[in-house]
Amino acid sequence: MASLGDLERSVMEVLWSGDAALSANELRDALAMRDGESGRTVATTTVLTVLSRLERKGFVSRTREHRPHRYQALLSREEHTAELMHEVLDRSSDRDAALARFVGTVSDGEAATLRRLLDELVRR
Amino acid sequence: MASLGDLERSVMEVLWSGDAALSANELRDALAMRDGESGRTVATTTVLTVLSRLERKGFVSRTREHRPHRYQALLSREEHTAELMHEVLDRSSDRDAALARFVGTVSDGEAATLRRLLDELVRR
DNA sequence: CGTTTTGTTCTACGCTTCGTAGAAGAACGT
DNA sequence: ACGTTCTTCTACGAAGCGTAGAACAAAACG
Repeated sequence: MASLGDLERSVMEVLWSGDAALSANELRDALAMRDGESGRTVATTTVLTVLSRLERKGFVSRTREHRPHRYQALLSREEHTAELMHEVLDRSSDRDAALARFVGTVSDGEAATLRRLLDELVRR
Repeated sequence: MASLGDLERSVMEVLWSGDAALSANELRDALAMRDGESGRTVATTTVLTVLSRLERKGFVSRTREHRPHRYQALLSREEHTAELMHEVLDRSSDRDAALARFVGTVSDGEAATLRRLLDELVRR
């Protein structure tokens, strides 16, 4: 999976944070909102450019039916994260060893979460 | 953590695949060996350049004591992988949901490995 | 319909990263 | 001191990304 630049990531964050498909202008506004005072507002064309790139990279899809095209994330944020974790793991030559390291460094709470998730897996 | 380019990654692979610290020339030879017929041999200075960059990025350290400086990975490959997995997870807003997705998509064998690892965690 | 407004694509530029390696400099053996 | 070996400095071209104007298309409106 290709990686994301800063603005690309911000756009994905916005798309991920609500399930509805958004237009370029809505995205621009959401970005401006999100960054509050701190960040400048970015031009709509800029948003459109990154949306095209995100589409080319397979991160978003768009509906061309009505005129303000509407854009939405192809994967949910969690799916995306899980995918990335697999990708990282796939690059390792010894997956089990890497998993061991990973498990060895999660917090207690997360270890418990993992246990619970694995139990649920078995149960169905 | 910064990301790695193709050659940078190859260099790290070599460093990870043996625990000894290597000189630039040994690395160049190992790379040439590894890529066999397929790939051209890269110049020693090229290796040195990427080693400097890897050092700046915190991936390798070098001993300057003796003349062919010797380079070694700062993290083991597994530590690196685990670190990346945490990094990916940290970018998610809902870690538990992301973990759930991840666990839901691992193979049966890996689920078993995870269970075993978590059991070992508890036991000590 | 022609015009104004709104939305999209095309093109482009500057910055940064990375592969690539020569030129120049430093250190070491003899 | 001299050549050899190693490292650093400098540089360049390609690609990725933030950035956005210019040009083009479509819709709204009078």
